[in-house]
Amino acid sequence: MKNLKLKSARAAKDLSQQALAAAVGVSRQTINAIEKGDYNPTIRLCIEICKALDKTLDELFWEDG
Amino acid sequence: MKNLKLKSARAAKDLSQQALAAAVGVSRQTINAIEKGDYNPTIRLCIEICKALDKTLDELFWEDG
DNA sequence: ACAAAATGTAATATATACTTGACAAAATGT
DNA sequence: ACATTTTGTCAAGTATATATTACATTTTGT
Repeated sequence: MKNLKLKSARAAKDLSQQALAAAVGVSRQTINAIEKGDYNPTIRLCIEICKALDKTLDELFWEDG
Repeated sequence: MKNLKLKSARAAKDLSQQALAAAVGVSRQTINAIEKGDYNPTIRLCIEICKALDKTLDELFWEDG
């Protein structure tokens, strides 16, 4: 399923997928696929994304329900 | 680095690595390697582990510092 | 309307998460 | 002391996260 919390946190920082990708050291397609819900990132990448967006794991990656 | 928070949360539930592995549907060696810090699990596996141990991502997988 | 940037989405390739099977060492129970 | 469970670890295989390149569509700015 889509990760809209991530998409929205990224928008709140006014970062493009490209810019976030560069900030955390992965490709733009990887960020795109994570937002789209296409795959299942590693925890270390999730932590890097959280740091770049000033969020925690629970805020961006915990499932609701 | 070792994940002692995971090891301790597992101990608090009195589960062996084997039992936790079965509860979350991975091999025992995978749990062992995660506790040992040998690799970088996927977020979905982390979430399953958290659910099995009644913890959140921030409690078990967020880095201190 | 146009240009530029941002996003969606393929195909092929590589690194690594995870499996299975196996064995030894350490811990636990009786 | 012994048996059983738990943990550590290795080697070889499979599945998938991520990279790279490329192109089409959508969005944004002027």
